[in-house]
Amino acid sequence: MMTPQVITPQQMQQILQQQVLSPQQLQVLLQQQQALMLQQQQLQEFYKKQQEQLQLQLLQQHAGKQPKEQQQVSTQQLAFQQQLLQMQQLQQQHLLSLQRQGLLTIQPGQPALPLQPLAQGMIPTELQQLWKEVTSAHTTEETTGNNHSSLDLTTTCVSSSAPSKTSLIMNPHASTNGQLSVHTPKRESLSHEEHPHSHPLYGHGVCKWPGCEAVCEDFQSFLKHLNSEHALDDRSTAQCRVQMQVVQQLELQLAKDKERLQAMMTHLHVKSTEPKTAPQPLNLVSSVTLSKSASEASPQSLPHTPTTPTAPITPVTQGPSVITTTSMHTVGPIRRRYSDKYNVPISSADIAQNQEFYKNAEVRPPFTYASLIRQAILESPEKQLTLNEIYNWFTRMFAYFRRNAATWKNAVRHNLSLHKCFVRVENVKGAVWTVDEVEFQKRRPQKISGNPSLIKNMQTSHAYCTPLNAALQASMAENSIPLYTTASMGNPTLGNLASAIREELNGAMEHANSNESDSSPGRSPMPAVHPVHVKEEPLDPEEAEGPLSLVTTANHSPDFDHDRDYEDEPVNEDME
DNA sequence: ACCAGGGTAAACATAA
DNA sequence: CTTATGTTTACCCTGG
Repeated sequence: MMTPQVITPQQMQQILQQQVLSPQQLQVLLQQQQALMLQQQQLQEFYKKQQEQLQLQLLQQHAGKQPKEQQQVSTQQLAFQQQLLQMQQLQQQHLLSLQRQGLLTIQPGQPALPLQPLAQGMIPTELQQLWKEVTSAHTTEETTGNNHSSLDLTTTCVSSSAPSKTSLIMNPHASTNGQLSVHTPKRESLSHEEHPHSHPLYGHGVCKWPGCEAVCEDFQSFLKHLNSEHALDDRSTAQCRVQMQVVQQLELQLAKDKERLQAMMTHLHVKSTEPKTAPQPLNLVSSVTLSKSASEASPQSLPHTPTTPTAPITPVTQGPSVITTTSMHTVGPIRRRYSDKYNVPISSADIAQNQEFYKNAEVRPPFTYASLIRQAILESPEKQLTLNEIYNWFTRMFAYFRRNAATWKNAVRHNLSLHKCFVRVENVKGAVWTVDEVEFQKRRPQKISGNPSLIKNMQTSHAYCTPLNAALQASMAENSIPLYTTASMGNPTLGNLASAIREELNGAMEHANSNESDSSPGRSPMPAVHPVHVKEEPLDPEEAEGPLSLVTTANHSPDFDHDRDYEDEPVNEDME
């Protein structure tokens, strides 16, 4: 990968000549490079090495040695040069911003030379204060908005709500234009020098001045060293500025990561967090995606919940890239199987939370349409719903179903028609759908039957549910046993929870040892109406009592009783 | 490889 | 005619 080739001193000089730098400044520049390199991911090992060698050569040059390397300019070298220039630009940018803030005065005619002006423009006291501020500036956390000069002291002082370790150094009046005002020594006394033990430039017996690392026995010697080696001079001030840039970079990075986190949380937890900054599309490198569900989920423009402006706007149809997080594996395509390997302990506390979760987060509920439809119907007072009411229930209970109406509604209808367990009943007011519980239990007997251990396993592991993977769960305090059903129950105990789960899992029980079948408290057999279409195989009298317990009550949370209609059609709230 | 269950899409019918 | 509601078929995917 890396070639031993290096930039020859001449080349180096070439590069740097643009800036007419003194060797001293050169050194500083190199340090700047170093600092910035740490920030920028693109600059990795390769550049580092290059830089080291550069430095070496530089030293050699100063020592009067003649370079022996050939003068070949490799592509890498070019790249490096570019990088160098880039960094210089960066630096100048920052200087400009500083200048704008009045922190620096740079003479107009003078090319924005990074090094000299600072000393010229600032008086020593200011510099020291500046330095102190910079070195303790890590407390400035809220630097989101502006990319540039997020570090400038003015903003720091004025806008930062975060308590700064050092008191404000600049007085408010001195901020926007003009020079820093000189402050009283008193203020200064608040600085770290008064607290030797916490001096940020001293630690582990070493001077932590950037690029120094001189060993100092004790604090006294450190102070001495500090005063002698890092006195106020061009070099120090330049280094100071480098450090400022470092901090700035870090803050930028922090801001970005914060943004990312915000977007993630917003995406996953719609309402709990506030999407303040309008983020760029997350670019989480991810392995898996919501793929199918995601892509199909948003056909044209992207109907995200209004509350989630953060969501990536890119046409989801394109692809996976965006909505993904590394942790979303288990959410997976909609067609996933639920019988997976989740292993979540059941906690009744989860349930309500889960309901809330699905109400607010656009996470696909890990249930089949059939289960959901049934649930909707059973939750209703009459155990019957019109198609539209079913729709409403879906949108009410699951944020996920507030978009792509065409798709999932079709699926609902499809399921209603397809499954024998759903019975259409002609009512006075039209048709309603009911659930033939027996039929429902009959389906998906699969192979669980006869294997109690398996059943039990499912009970506990409750594979069926958890849509979020462990990581996600960990990160958000919601463990999910999405038993939204229980929310409607008066008092979800683990007992009936288990039965609920069992049922949700599938009615396999009946085939196995149906002894478990919990008596359903109050499920009325069937509305006193006659089914119109009985999809062959009407009732199986054999077992009229299944584990039907789940839904006992009719009314869910009061706040939802009104049939709120979520407009299904994607309102282009966010499009690009 | 096969099969079953589930999701999605779409064609079609019918009633409002 | 349009829309909502149903029905049906086809295809795909996943997991057993």
